[in-house]
Amino acid sequence: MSTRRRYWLMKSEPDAFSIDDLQRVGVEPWNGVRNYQARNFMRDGMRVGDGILFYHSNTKVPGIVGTATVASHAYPDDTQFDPRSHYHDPKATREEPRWFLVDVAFERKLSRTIALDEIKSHADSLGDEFALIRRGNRLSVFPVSAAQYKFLLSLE
DNA sequence: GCCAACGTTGGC
DNA sequence: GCCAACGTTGGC
Repeated sequence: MSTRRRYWLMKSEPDAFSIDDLQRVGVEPWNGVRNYQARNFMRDGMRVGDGILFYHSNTKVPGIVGTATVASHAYPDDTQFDPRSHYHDPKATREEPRWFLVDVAFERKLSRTIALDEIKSHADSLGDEFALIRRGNRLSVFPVSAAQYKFLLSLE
């Protein structure tokens, strides 16, 4: 098995959970993902120590604001079992959980936001297939190549 | 707040 | 298995 570190981008709405929130708590279970593709990336692709670009979405200046690391293997997202949770899924059971998450650990805040606008202006370096700048970009968790990771942070 | 894009649901 | 209706995401 390859031990090479993988890289990911994870979106969060700062009103709900920001990079400052992550800095404060240190480690956070990434609950509430209810998209199968995003779940699969967390459940099947992520390994402890992988690098994460932390992205603020649905905000005035969307963009990459920090880095984090994958801090656990995937395990069931508890909020799916909780009828009072906004993320409750009546079709999920403890025997057959539907939604998984990983713990995410704060690494650092960037000295400035690498804005989506700016990222778009580097489409030639990142490739048209880069999920952030592809049309109808809605996935909240997706893989980033080592080269893309390095390039994006070099913009800081 | 608008709305395009797109995933999910459920009737048939 | 099709597809219309509906809900959500997220940039603007």
